[in-house]
Amino acid sequence: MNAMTIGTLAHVNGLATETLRHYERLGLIAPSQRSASNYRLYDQTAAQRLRFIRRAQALGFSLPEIRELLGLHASADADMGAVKAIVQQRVAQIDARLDDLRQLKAGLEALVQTCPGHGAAAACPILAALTREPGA
Amino acid sequence: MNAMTIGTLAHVNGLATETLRHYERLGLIAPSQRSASNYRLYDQTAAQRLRFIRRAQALGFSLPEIRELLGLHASADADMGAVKAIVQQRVAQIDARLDDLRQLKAGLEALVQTCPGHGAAAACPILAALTREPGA
DNA sequence: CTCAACATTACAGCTAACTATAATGTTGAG
DNA sequence: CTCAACATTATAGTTAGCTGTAATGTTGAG
Repeated sequence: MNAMTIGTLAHVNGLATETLRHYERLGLIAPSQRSASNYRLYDQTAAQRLRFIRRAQALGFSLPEIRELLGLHASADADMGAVKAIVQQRVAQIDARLDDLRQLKAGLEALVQTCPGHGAAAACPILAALTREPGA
Repeated sequence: MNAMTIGTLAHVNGLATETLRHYERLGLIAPSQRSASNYRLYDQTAAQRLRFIRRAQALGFSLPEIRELLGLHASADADMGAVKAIVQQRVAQIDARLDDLRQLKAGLEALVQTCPGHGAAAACPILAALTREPGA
């Protein structure tokens, strides 16, 4: 009954039509049918899918990961364990990245402490630390 | 005395020659002279610069930021304050990113908690949470 | 003097998620 | 029946930091 073209679906969801075609190329969403003139026609489940994609993106999932999640959602013989595993894997990635960033921050803060903040840049201890030879 | 070609400098520093040319295009490093046949010739200060670049990258600076730092290092009338400001700005960016990631992690962990980890994926509370309508 | 290993420039490709463009066809209100 | 606003496909550009390729020139050891 309420089939809409790509422009309508895009506008309603605050997306560009090209973004929807891009999602389709990546296997995230497909029109339920085509018009006689080959226009994409979407039903109301499309908006649900877009909401899913938007939220999963906000949680940091990549589009390929989202495709996987959507696939599990649709598959009759998929197990919840697979879903949970994907999410836990993301948590682990985030933990690793948090550790990275905390180390970077500590390194930078140590540098900042050494710098008086005025005087000739050529004499800056930060730049000196970046230049200094390892063994010396 | 010890001028070396790009291949030698690259090999000694564990880089590809193309990487060095790339750095040159970005204004990070330049050969001190050219041979009669237009080959790039580098002196020993090149290795210092590459060390600077490597360390600054490890601290999360982008190549344009590194170019800026190198410029301050070389400039006679630059002030340490400029250097310190760049580093503090990076710290602020990292803090913002840390906040982002902590929020993402919290969101994901909340989802993980709801999922028993076995049973049909179609019934997974994680997928349901991603699909559910906002107002409902 | 040959020839493999170097060097040169210019330009294309990689990931991620779009964004924009070109060239063309379709729809529907006035 | 016109014409602006839609749609189609295919292709290229954006960011960052390389990496790879092609077509060509140079060097130096045997």
